[in-house]
Amino acid sequence: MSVAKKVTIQDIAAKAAVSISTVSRVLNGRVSVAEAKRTAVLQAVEDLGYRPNIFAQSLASGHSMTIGILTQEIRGIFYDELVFHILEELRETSYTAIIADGHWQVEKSLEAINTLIDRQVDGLILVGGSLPEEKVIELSKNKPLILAGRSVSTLASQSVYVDNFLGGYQATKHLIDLGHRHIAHITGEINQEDAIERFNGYKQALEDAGLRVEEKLIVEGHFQEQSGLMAVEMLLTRGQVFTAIFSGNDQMAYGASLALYRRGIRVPDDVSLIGFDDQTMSGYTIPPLTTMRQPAGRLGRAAANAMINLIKEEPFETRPFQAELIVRESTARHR
Amino acid sequence: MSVAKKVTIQDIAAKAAVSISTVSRVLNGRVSVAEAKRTAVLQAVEDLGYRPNIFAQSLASGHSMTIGILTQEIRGIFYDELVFHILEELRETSYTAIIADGHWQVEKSLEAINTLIDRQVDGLILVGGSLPEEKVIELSKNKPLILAGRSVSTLASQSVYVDNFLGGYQATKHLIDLGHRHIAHITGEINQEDAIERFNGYKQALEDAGLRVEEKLIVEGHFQEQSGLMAVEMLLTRGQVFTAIFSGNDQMAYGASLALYRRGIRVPDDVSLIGFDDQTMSGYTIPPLTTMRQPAGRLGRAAANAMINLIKEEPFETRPFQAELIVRESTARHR
DNA sequence: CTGTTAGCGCCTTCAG
DNA sequence: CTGAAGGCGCTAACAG
Repeated sequence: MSVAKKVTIQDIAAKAAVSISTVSRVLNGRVSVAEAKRTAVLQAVEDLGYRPNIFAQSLASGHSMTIGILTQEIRGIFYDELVFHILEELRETSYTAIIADGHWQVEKSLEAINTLIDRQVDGLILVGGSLPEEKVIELSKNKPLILAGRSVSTLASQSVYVDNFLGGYQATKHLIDLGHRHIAHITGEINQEDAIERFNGYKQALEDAGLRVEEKLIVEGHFQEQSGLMAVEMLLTRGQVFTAIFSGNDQMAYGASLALYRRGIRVPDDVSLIGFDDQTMSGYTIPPLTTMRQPAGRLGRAAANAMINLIKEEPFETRPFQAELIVRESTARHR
Repeated sequence: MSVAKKVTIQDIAAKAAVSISTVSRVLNGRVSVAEAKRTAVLQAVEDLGYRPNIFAQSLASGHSMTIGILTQEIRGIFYDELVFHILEELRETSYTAIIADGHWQVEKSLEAINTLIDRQVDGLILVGGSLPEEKVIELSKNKPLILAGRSVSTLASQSVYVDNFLGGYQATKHLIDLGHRHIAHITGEINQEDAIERFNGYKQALEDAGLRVEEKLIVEGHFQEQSGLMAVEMLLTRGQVFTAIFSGNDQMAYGASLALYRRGIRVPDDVSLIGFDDQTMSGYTIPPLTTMRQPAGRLGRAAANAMINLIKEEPFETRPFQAELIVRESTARHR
């Protein structure tokens, strides 16, 4: 397996008739170099098709120009979008990303983080995830760390996330405004802050509207389709009465929708349904799903930029983003 | 931002009272070392919490233990699954992956490949994608290269993919067997081999059944929801008559389904619908979608293993996988 | 089996 | 502004 002959900084130093340090200088552009030499070097680089060896650079300089991203599911759900946008934003910089998948498991996440650290990443972006807070805090002491789609109160300044409480509140309020009085809620993985926040928003909205929080209408899910389906099954089997469902995320809403369909319950004619995240698919479900859109693009970009600033030790600020209500056919006025 | 103090091979050499080369030896385990020294080294490694510097290793050894993956959409569609499984399989090895996203664009793909190569990847896995064949062949001359979810005839031995012709054939045949005689087809991006193959399979199945290929029932899509929706809109607007649709992939089927729904056409009562890929979501659409399942797990694992073998220059073989028909409620006998 | 000695390719003082 | 020289941390011959 032949590999393209390696052109090194020496080769171009020779060709440009300068020393390798001069080459290094023009390449890194920190220090000024005589115009003549500069162009000569650039020319040589061009001619020989020189590409720096990142490993050598890193070894010598101490930083890898790589940032590690730990996500929880390369496939599916909202985090994809987020990661995608982080990558897009990073593309504008000289940093490259390495992605690792924690697969929703603490153990695997830790393992993944270790491989990222072994890769000498200059910084770490944790996308969502369920790593215990202490661990996160500990990590943040050794590496520049940004949390995306998750917040840890003591690391608020390094968290890029959407206000889930407000989102849950608004989703629920939307249903209330439509005249619903018995609104079920399928929570997300209940040990995750965002799931809890959405849940709290739901409760607050009910209270503010003078409605009772009916424990029987609350079912715990785990953010995936199947749990949404099961949740509705459970509600129906128990004979609960409700005219609307606020699902902790879109994926569970899909499952919920199917469960309703199988029971012959129509959406939104019989039951209104609202999700959270606005995944691409949500505009194409039958009927299209009303949901709270997370600004994945802005979140991703913000996370990437925060990371860069952190590394450069330049000041920056983050503030919670807001989810936006996207009304589609799955919700309707209660009759 | 303090970084954990770096423990180097020297430190442990000192602590274990051996030379650094001995340390290197026990760590790499190629050569045998006196048991006493071996344990001493291991102990020191443990005590000091030593972690090798991968960059130094790579610089010295010449290989990065990294394999690059070029995919076409971190989010969405079938490739996710594939990438996910490649990563899982790689986890078993000492290789780590770097993912880059070509975003369906040749230019971005090339750019992405360059950054991967700059990262000194030991091998490249191209997942799907639309890079021109010449370019792929050229690349394969400089780096171990595996094509996943795509095949290039001259690189057949390095391609891991599903037999799309057969899959298209079977999907269509399923509809024919159900009694359908006028079967529409929404193609995928028509400059991609898999889309073409599925299309060819469709035509062949019709011919074998003695049915005519009706050009008017064939609409070009581009693998995403919206194009499926548009395709059906177009067919309906043109007043075409059909009782079934074979969609080039699941995503377009989702869009198609919505278009039918909006026109008040029921699936499968009025029109049967079959997709391709069996994305997770397909089991949860309304109604659940019949589709051809690509064995993402096996494909991913096969790709990863092929890559490893290629790098080690060990013999290996690949053969096309087969898609499996998954029958769900979206298809039914034509009445 | 094991220590010594070169580098790997590049950055970064340190003297000019 | 610029060349020389010393590493960065580790692997890989090369002599023992």
